[in-house]
Amino acid sequence: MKKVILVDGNNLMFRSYFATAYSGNLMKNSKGEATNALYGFVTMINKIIAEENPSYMAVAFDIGKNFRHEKYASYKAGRSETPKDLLEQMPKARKLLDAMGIKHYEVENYEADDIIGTISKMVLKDPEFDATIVSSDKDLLQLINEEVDVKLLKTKGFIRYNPRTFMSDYGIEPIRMIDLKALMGDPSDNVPGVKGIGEKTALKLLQEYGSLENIYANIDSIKGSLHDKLVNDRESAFFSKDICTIYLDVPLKEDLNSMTYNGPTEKLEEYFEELEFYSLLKKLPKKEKEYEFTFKTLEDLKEINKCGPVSYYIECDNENYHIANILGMGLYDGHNAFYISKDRIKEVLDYLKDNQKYTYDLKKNIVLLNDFNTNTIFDNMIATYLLNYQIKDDLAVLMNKEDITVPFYEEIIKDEEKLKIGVAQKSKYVFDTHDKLISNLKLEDMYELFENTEMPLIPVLARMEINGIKCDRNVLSSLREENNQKLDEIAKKIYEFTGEEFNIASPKQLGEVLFEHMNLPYPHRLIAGKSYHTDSATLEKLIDACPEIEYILEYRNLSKLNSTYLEGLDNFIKEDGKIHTIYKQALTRTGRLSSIDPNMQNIPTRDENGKRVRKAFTPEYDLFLSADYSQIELRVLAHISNSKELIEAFKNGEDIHTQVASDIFEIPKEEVTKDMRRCAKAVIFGIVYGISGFGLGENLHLSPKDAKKFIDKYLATYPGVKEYMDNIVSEAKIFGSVRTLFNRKRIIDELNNSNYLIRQQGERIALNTPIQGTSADIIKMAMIKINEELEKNNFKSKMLLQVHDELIFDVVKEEKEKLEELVKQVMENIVTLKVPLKVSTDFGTDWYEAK
DNA sequence: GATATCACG
DNA sequence: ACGTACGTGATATCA
Repeated sequence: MKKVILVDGNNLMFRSYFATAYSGNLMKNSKGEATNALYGFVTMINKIIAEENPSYMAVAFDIGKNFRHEKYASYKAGRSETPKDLLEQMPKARKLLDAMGIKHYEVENYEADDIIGTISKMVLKDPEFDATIVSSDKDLLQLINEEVDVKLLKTKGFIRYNPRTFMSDYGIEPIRMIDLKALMGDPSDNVPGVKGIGEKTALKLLQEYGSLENIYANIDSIKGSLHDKLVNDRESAFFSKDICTIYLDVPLKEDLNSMTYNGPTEKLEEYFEELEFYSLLKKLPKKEKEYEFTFKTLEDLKEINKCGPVSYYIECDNENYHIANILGMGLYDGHNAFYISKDRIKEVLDYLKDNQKYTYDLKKNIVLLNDFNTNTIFDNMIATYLLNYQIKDDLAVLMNKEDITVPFYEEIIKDEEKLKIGVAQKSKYVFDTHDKLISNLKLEDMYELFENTEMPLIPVLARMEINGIKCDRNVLSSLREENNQKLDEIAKKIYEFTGEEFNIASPKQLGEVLFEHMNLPYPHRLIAGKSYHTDSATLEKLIDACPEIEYILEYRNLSKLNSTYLEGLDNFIKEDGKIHTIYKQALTRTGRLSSIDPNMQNIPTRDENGKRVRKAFTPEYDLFLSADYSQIELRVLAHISNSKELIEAFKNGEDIHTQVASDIFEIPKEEVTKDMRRCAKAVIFGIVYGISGFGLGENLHLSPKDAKKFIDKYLATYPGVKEYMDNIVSEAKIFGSVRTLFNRKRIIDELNNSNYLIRQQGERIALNTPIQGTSADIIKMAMIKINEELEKNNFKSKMLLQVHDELIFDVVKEEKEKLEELVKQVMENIVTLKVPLKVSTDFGTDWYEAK
């Protein structure tokens, strides 16, 4: 038996367009052409091929208007215009299919449905063939018969309908799908149907009378308002039936045997490259690619031109450079590109020690070489980051986007020839882009930030990473033991009260147990096709109805602690008994650092039990010093909003939250209760994030209305803040970007998104980024200065960690007071704002104690 | 690989 | 009527 897969091309394109169009920015290639629908289209087609393994396949498309439009002026009227971004992708879908070796058809005056219908009629006549139709459009279900089934795509997965499964779901024959739509109508196609009849009633009628014609033949046996509705819209019903009937005799020249599918053609690779579908490209069966680039493997040092700056690029064999081995280096001297084998790198760098150098990811290179004196003055990664490029770890991604063919990391690590070309070519790229990037930084007023903050920060971070922090395995494992015992007990209690054993860590299973088996009231709106939320905020709402829910919360809490921290951290302890994190300096959109492998910026502290993890971290010398900015973001807000009232509040108030509570509740500070303070604190935080009444309400367990009152009161009390919020948003809309106090720029594409929710998110980003980003700038500057002072004054004590507004030091006890004073002094005075910066410090013999 | 959850500032 | 607080990273589950 031969099987042909029939795909509704328009349907697939629409689906994949809208699946991603709402989620954020449209996927585009570097020419600015939208490619999101095409990407999804290919993914879906690939999935169909993988699942069905077809030898025959055809994709049908609509083309312009069709006979239905001629016949009925109102057909598909009122349907909103197909987005231009999508329309432009339609012809490319045809081209893609050609390259993929898949036949596709479009026939003037007919819709894709009609073409599919016509082919399925051929299938029915041909005893050799079967067909499967793929679409998410229920209209096609009318084509189901013994030879033809439909794979109906859903948001998640699909349902396969044949005559029997259709009958058991709908209780009518597939061909009655037409009658069904004739009765219930379809607003999206402007099919009127019978007013007041929906799916339920329509199905009941068809189950009883079989067909539309038969319903009207027996119209007198139908009573009441239903009778009247049917009579009133009789004409509309038959009209609808006609319009919904798929035409089965489209003049199509091809026969079934011409719809063969034999896999992709050679052109596909080229076309994927044009569309910049690199991830799809990787999945294609490999054809060896020619990389042409002229370089030389260095023999004699004298071959290198020493007269000017040089650039280098080092490749290593692991993404975590702390445990990686160097594979080789590329060098470009302004004239020639060289490959330098790993054994000669030191020699070459030594030979070039007086030359200024450029590279990509300097911090990585410092760590790999364990050399702080490379005289590297330019980091391409940092420059492109500041200029809002979309960067990846692998420089090859950016280069290929700029039409420079260079092997990707995955190819480089397993092929020495590619390694040589790759590093040589990358080193030249770094050199070639230097002037342009520097001049762009200057044009964008970010050269200062680059030169005086980001570049000098690199070796400071490298020191912290290389130094690492001691972590005691025994502390971790004894806590783990303790937790494991508790987890066993709690699991038993959970199985007891739910009455069944299941995987508590599976949100899907947990949701079913709670909301289906136990019938607890689900506190959210049920969204079809989506699973239940079982996050802690949701579960807490159930505690009144079922106090044992506490066990689940505790189970979650402990298993998180075990997997992420007690076990997770242990895996990162190196032979020296220390953990060496990696700070990503070119990742966040606000200018903050992030920390990975492991993340040292999210070690538990809010939860008392979780906080005990910190006992495992101990100083190499005598003590830890923790120094943290108190309310730095609010102070920054006070400064950049220039809000008189907020500035005043900071100057007066010992405790800003109490101060604000007293202002918004209009009572003396002495009368502020804990609850009021908590409330004020939540309002203040919310403001910084671009709050809504709803959001604050959720947070404070208040009604959105009451929460809104607090916000309004706050903004009335602090009009300067309100003014800032309005100003920064309109400024962002004009420029498409916002800046921090130190000129760090963030481009906010979200403000131009066609989706309202995303534009709103853009406004919140505009509001928050200058605040979060300025705070990040400040602590970066402080770190550089502190490091300078530590070196200048020969401190033995070291800076170990940064956690956004907090620095952790390993302290020699003799230096205790001097260090505390230095750190506090530098942090508080690194910049002068309209409000004072305040730093609080604490010492401890482990990280738990120091805070 | 995507999604849900939860840890931090 | 809609959906609803910024910025991160790690883990387990499941398709």
